[in-house]
Amino acid sequence: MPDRDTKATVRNITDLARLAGVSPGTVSRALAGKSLVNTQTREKIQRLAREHGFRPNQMASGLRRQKTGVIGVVIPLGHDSRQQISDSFFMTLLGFLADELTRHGYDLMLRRVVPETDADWLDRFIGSGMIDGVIVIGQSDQFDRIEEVADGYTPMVVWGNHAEGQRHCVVGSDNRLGGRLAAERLIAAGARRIAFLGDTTAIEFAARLAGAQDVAARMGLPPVLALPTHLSPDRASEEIAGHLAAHAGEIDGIFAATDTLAALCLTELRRQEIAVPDTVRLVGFDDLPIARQTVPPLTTVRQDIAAGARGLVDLLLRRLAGETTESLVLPPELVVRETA
Amino acid sequence: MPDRDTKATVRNITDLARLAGVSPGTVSRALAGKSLVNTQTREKIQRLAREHGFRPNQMASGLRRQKTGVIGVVIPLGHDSRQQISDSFFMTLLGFLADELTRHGYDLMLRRVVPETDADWLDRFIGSGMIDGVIVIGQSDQFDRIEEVADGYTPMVVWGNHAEGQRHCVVGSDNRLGGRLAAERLIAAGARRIAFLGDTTAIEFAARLAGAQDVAARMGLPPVLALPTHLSPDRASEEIAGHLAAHAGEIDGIFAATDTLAALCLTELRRQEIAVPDTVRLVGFDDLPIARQTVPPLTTVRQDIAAGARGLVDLLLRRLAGETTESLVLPPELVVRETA
DNA sequence: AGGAATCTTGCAAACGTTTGCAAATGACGT
DNA sequence: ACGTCATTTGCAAACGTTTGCAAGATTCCT
Repeated sequence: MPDRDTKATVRNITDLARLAGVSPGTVSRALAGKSLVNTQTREKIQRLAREHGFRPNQMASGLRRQKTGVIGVVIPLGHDSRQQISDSFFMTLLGFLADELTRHGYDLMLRRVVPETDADWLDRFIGSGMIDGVIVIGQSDQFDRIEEVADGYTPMVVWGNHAEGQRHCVVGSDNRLGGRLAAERLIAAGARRIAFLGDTTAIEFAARLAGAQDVAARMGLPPVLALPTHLSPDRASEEIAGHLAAHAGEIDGIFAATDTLAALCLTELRRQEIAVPDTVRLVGFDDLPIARQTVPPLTTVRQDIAAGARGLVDLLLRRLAGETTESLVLPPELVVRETA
Repeated sequence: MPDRDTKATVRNITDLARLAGVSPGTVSRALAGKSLVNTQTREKIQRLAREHGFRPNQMASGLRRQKTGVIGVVIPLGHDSRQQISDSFFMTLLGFLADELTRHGYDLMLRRVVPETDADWLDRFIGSGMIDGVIVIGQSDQFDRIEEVADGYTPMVVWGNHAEGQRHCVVGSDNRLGGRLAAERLIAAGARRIAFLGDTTAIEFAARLAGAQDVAARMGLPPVLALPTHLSPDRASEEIAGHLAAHAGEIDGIFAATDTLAALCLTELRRQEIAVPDTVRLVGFDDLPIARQTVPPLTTVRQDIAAGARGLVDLLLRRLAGETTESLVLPPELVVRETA
C-alpha cells in the first residue's frame, strides 16, 4: 500500500480524472478499455485506478447505458410454499445457473416469490429496471401469468414443461417421455398396478403422470393411481405413510415425481417392511446425488441439470441479442439401479 | 385493461407527471407514499401508476439515494472449486437467506467466486456500488482477505467459524464444541481409535477436528487420525474408499465433517461390508434431511440453519443502521440416531 | 382584516456514468 | 505554407430519480 497516494480517496470518475489530469470522459473511456484513448494515458489511468482501488459505480453506469449486467432469477413458490427450500433439484440448477451467468459476465439477482399473496410478482421484477432479463425457475401453477407477460417482454426464459403452442420460451426435460420411461421400467420389472406420488397441480408433474398413463393404457393395465403428495419432507413423510397404508397390497409399483420423494418413500417402505423391488417396485425422477445412496440404490429418470442451465442462459442471451428462439426440450434418460 | 388510456406508455416519472398534471417531484413523493402530498392527488397518481403498470426505476432511485436495497451474497469457492455446487448445506442456507432478506424488503444478489483466480473478489463486489452490504457464505481459506476488508467496510457479515480476537463479524456454529460432541458420542458408543473425514484447510472443519482432538486427549486416547477428503461427491467416494482400505481394522470410529460425507462414507462402509455401528461408529455434521434417510439413520451434530440465516440478516441490518455488533456463535446439538 | 401557521406543490440541483459531437493537436503530402 | 486526415481529448447533455428550498395556497387565530 503506497502511503502518500492514499491520502485522497477516489470516490468517482471525476476524482480520478482530477488526479490523472484529464477529463472524466477520458477516464471513462480508459477504464472501459476503449481504443480511442492514447495507450500511455490509458495505462496511467488504469494504474491509478488500481492503486486507489477505484471501480466505476455500476448503478450510474447501468442508468446511463440502460442495461445493468444483471439477470433476475425468480423462483415462484406457488402450490406449496415451503417446497423448494429443500428441493435440491432447484438449488442445484441455481448453482449451475450462477456459474453459467458469471461465465458470460452477468450477475444474478435472486428472488423467491409467493404468487398467491403477490399477484404481480413477475411484472414487479421486470419493471424494476434492475435486470436485463429474467429466468423463471419452475412454472409452478403460474402458467397463465407467465404467458401473459411473455407477450410483452422478450428477454425471459422459463424452466419447466413445454406444451404445444405455448408462447413463452421454455427449457426443460420432456416430462411426458420421462413418465413413459418410468412406467415402462416399472412394468418391465413386474409391476401391474402403478401409483404416482406427487402434486399434479405443478404441470411438470402432471406431464410425468400423463406419460405413465400413456403406457398403462397402451399395455392394457389399470390406470395409474394418483396419490397427491406435497414436496416438503415433513408433510410428505406422513402423506406417503398414509398412502401406503391405504393401498397396501393393492399396488406393486410406485413412480415418484422426484428423487426426494422416492427416497422418503423408500424409508417408509422399509419401515412398513415392504420389500423393494420384490413386493413393490420404485422409480424416481431427477437422478440427484441421493439416488445413488439409498438402500437399495434408486432407479430413476435422469435430468441433465447442467445442460438445462446452459440452455437457459444460452437462450436468454440470444433473446437479449434480439433473436427469437424456440423452446428447448431435453431428453430424459432412464438410469436403472436396484429399486426397479 | 382500459383501452383509451393505454395509448401513451409511461416510461418514467415525468411521463406520469404529465399525465397527472403535476410535477415529477410530486409524483415521486406520491409513489413513495409520503405524507407531504395531498391525499387525493396521491391516490390519483397511484391509480394512474397502477393502470399503466409503471414502477420507478430502481437504478435511478438507487443512484440518487445512494442505496440500492440489494444485499450481496457471495460464496467463495476456495479450496475446492466444485465443492458447494452440491453441498446442500450452503444451498439451504441460501434459501433461508433469500426468504429472510425478502422479509426485510431487500433483494439478493448472488455471486460465486473463485478467489484463486480472482484475488480481489470481495473488493470488486463491494466497490461495484450495486449492493448496500454483503454476506459471505463460508470463509473457505480466505480468512485473511476477509479480515483486511472488514477493517475498512462495516456492512459485512460472514458465515463461518469464530476465532478469538478476529475483526470481522461472523455468525456460525461453535464448531469446536460440535467436534467435541461428536467425539464424545463416538467414544460413548465404544470407539477408541477415531478418524476425521474432511478438508481441514477450511477452518470450520479444522475447528471440528480440533474439538475432537480435545476429547481424545482428555480421555487419554490416541490422537484423531485426519483423513483429508474433498467434498465433491465423485472425488470423495474414491478418497473415502482409499482411506477405508488403508486403515481397515485400525479405526473403529469416524467423524465426518459433513452429513454429505458421512452418507458417502456409509455407502462405502456397506460396500466393504463393515458393520455400522458394531465394527465402526459414524457421526456426521449438519443434520441435513439426508441424515434421517440413510440406513441406518445417521447420528449427527445439528446446526440450526434457519437460525443462522436469521442471525446473519439481523446482524447485517443492525450494521447497516450503524451499530457495531458482536459475532454470534450458535450452539450445535447432538442428534443420536443409529450409527453411533 | 391582517398576520402567522400549515399544507401542497414546483423548481432545480444533485447522484456518477457514458457518449455524440466538436475541437485541438500533430503528422503528412503537395 | 496550406489543406487533409487521423488521433486524442474535452464539453455537455443525457439516463430517471429524490429532495432541500422556496413559493403559492389555504386555514386559523386574534
